[in-house]
Amino acid sequence: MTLHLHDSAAGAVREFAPLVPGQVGIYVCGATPQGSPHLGHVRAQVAFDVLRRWLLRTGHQVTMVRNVTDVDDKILAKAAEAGVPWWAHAYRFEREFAAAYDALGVLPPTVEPRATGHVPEMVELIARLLERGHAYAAPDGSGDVYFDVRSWPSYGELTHQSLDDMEPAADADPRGKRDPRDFALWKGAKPSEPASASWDTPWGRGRPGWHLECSAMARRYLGPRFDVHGGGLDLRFPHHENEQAQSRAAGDGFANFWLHNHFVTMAGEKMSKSLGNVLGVPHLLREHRAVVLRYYLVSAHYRTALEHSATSLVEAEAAYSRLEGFVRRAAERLGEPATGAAPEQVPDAFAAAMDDDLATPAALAVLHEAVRAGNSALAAGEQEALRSAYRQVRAGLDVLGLDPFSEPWASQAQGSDTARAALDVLVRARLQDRATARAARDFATADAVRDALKDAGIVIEDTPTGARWSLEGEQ
RNA sequence: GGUGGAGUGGCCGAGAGGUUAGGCAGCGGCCUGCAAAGCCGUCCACACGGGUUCGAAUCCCGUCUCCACCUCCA
Repeated sequence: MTLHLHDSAAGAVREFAPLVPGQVGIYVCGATPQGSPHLGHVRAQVAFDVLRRWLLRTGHQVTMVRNVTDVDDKILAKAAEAGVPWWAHAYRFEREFAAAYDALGVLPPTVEPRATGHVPEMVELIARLLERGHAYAAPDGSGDVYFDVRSWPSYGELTHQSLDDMEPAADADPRGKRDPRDFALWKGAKPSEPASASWDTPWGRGRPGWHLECSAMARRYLGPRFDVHGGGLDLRFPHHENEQAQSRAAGDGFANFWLHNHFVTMAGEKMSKSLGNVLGVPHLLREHRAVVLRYYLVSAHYRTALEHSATSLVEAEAAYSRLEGFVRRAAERLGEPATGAAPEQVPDAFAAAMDDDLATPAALAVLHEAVRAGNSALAAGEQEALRSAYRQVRAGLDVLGLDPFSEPWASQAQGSDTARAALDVLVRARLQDRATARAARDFATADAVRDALKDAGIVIEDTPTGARWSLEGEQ
């Protein structure tokens, strides 16, 4: 089987084939840094990171473009509220988003372009649209330039809507639109807005409309036609619909596949600021390991809503610890180092699941089954079966970005090597005392050692090959 | 009004005509000096009402409920 992906435009799962064999261009909508990232934001990036990792593992070269929309209405509004320059506000949160993505093990994009750095590309795109008769400068002198939806018969094709059935946009300020559904390509500067938030164009000073930057930047880095455009389900309309309309109307083929991830929900409802049910990533990372957050996000299919409750992450911790614990115990038994590149050969069933529109829940089920077999092999002392399970599990986890021996998790788990080594000497001495006591059937002393270590956050497990220790919450 | 999606065991979450999804929690057992970890077993559900079928969570009809987008949104 080859990779099949659900294409929102087609409304169906299609066989995926790169436009250029072996090379895949992906554009993912990144942050509009107006505030802190929440779990939903990172869900999207983790989902497309898994796609990227699977493509890499199956021999593709991937160009991953993730934009930062660093100027928009909300950024200007929030910055004004906070009394800081809009660019300082945007950059502050851009860094928070980057930190959240890094923490969750999302591979850095190939390039991360900012809207503000691509005004010339936008101007060029607007010029093409004007030339082709799909855009017009507002006649009211506002400096706005609009996309003319009536001039583009396929408008609505991405979301399968017809213009006439859409609710007329309750736009507070139509500012000279021909049709209420026309959207701004360029927004003329307003006196109330900072001068630093506008750029010169042939149509006057102003700033980008919301959708324009993605079309301009996708073309700049991926060309007029590219493989995959991804983003959250809520971006389908109007954002993605408008991107596609303006790019195609300008003569670009644009995205071959549209992928949309579903939301993280709480009590069935989308996590969103307006509902006040957001879980901030920085906050969550104080309570849970990042790798557990990632496991949790990968445990549901990217196209279904992921319900979050108070126990979700506790359960994810238990589930991930089972996988991680096996990998560590197996490595110890096999004499494998706790670092280094993961094996590449994933189980066939795992590959089949991934090829089936990135069916991560099924893929994880394969790994859990391999862990069970591996644990049995561990107990039975079957080296070859153990080695096989170990390799399968690590290879699979690596595709999901969850291999405990790969970065960023490997170095996090180990802490400082020198401190760890020192601790190891001390703990081993205590374990030796315990072993002596146990041999003498002095269980009171033996248990006292274990309890003392436990109080210090060091967990002792007896195995057929002797006691092993680990730090709490790390397996 | 338009478009799309969902209701699965205590919880999360797959599946999409017959075969164990998987995980978490619970319970019983094995292992262990006791633990921990692990293994085995158990619980074994598909919103509701009809229908098709030898057989339906999966197909059809109807009903109810919920969610998302159409305004900013991952």
